Amino acid sequence: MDYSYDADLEEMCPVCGDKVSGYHYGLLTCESCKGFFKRTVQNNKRYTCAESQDCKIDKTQRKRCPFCRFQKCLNVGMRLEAVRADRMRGGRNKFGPMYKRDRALKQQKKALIRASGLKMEATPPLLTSPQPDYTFSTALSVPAPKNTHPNIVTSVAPTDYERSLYASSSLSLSVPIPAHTPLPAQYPYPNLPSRAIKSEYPDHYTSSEHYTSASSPESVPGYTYIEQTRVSSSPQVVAPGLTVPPLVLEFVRCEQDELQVQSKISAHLAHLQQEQNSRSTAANQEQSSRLAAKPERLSTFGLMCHMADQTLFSIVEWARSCIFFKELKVGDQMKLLHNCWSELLVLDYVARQLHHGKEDSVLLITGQEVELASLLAQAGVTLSGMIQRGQELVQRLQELQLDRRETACLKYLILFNPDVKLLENQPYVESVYEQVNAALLEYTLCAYPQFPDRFSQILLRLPELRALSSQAEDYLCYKHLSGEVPCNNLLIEMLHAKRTCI
DNA sequence: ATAGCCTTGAGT
DNA sequence: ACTCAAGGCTAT
Repeated sequence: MDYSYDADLEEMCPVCGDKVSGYHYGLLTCESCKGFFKRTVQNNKRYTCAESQDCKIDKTQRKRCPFCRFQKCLNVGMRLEAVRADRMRGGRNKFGPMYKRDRALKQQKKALIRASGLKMEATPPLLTSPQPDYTFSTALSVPAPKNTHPNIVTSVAPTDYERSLYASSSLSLSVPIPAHTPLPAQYPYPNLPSRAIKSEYPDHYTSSEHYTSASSPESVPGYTYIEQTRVSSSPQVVAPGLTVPPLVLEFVRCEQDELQVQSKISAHLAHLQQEQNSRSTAANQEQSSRLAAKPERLSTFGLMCHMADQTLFSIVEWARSCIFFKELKVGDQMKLLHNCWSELLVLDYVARQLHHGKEDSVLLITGQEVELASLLAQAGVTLSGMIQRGQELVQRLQELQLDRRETACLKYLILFNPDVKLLENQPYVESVYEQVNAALLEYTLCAYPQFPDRFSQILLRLPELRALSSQAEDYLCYKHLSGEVPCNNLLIEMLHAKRTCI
């Protein structure tokens, strides 16, 4: 458990994770993605994805699928308008002031983090509440950042920062992009005009026909988002021979970038650990000898709680930004999340193990790999039972070869549980559930026609997942009552909310 | 085609 | 004069 504190997100390209070389086409990216974006737009390149348009892009694999790489460039907010039609060199463009503001805010934030870090070190060991407002209601009431590269390093609330970042010059980065489905049959970006009147593409380039709301001149990237019927699940061609319902594509598009979540949580835990270290060195002899009795166990369990807590934050962030959920009133959003938070946590864990694909070790959200044997050895009877139960679930899903799209659908099926009572907009939730259900059914039939009962096989795993999450809640409750769970914890708040509600 | 390094030039 | 994000060049 050794986190390097300077795992600086600011230094990471939001597309591939490589080292950033400066601002390029709207945001900080690496040199190679800058070049790739330029080549693609200048030469009007068209790519196709050999897989299913959801390839992971990182430094080592970025060359593999230009289609998905370009898609990601657009998703993180690279601007087509910043590529010059006339190829004019040098000089400045209209993004200059935005870059300047971005830099200023980053500095400000760094200072804030440093300040809070110092304050924590100065805080007497037993008096602590350095964390900002961690209540669930706050987490929900703050607007969700979407399609921005999260450069959040610690628990500092990201949202106002993110929002102010591009506030005046490019609303499109902070305003949720309308639900759309990329149109593979057409091209996700317009043809380049060959005239050379202006250095950049004119702002009105995007036809307002496609974009009715919020189309201040600078709010729209050169990319045309075609409004489609949001809730239709009619098939759409994505790759030769495979059709994917647009709803499913939308779900996949809304998935968070695993690498970014990983860095964010690693940084947060590093910060906590640093704080812990400074406390234990400050502690007096008597205390340190008391701690020495069982130091490893305490800190490991505590860390795991914080890890789960942070994961829960990212799950809430995901939910708030995803289609259907963000249309709900906050009250209903809270009811749904209170109901399913632990299931989503378990699914998140299970999905990570599926991706990890190793039977004798477990992959944490921080990217660390832990031997299953040592995990089981450290855990008590109850916990090891749950870990094994989790592994069995992983194995059954592994046998099914559950894919990323199906996983994404499951998240929605769990979130929009039609059994949740006392919702303001119950019919809506029920209808969403039905739509997701239909989309998943359609997808499994199209993608895996050789397994007609795949859909039901997948759904059959949900009761087990629910049972496991319920056991985990009980366990957490027990641990909490015996005072072993760190306080100021979203996990506990969720636990309370659920138990007092029902 | 990729990506590291080079040249350019408006804004400061 | 300096900065730094554009485009250009080129070995791999």
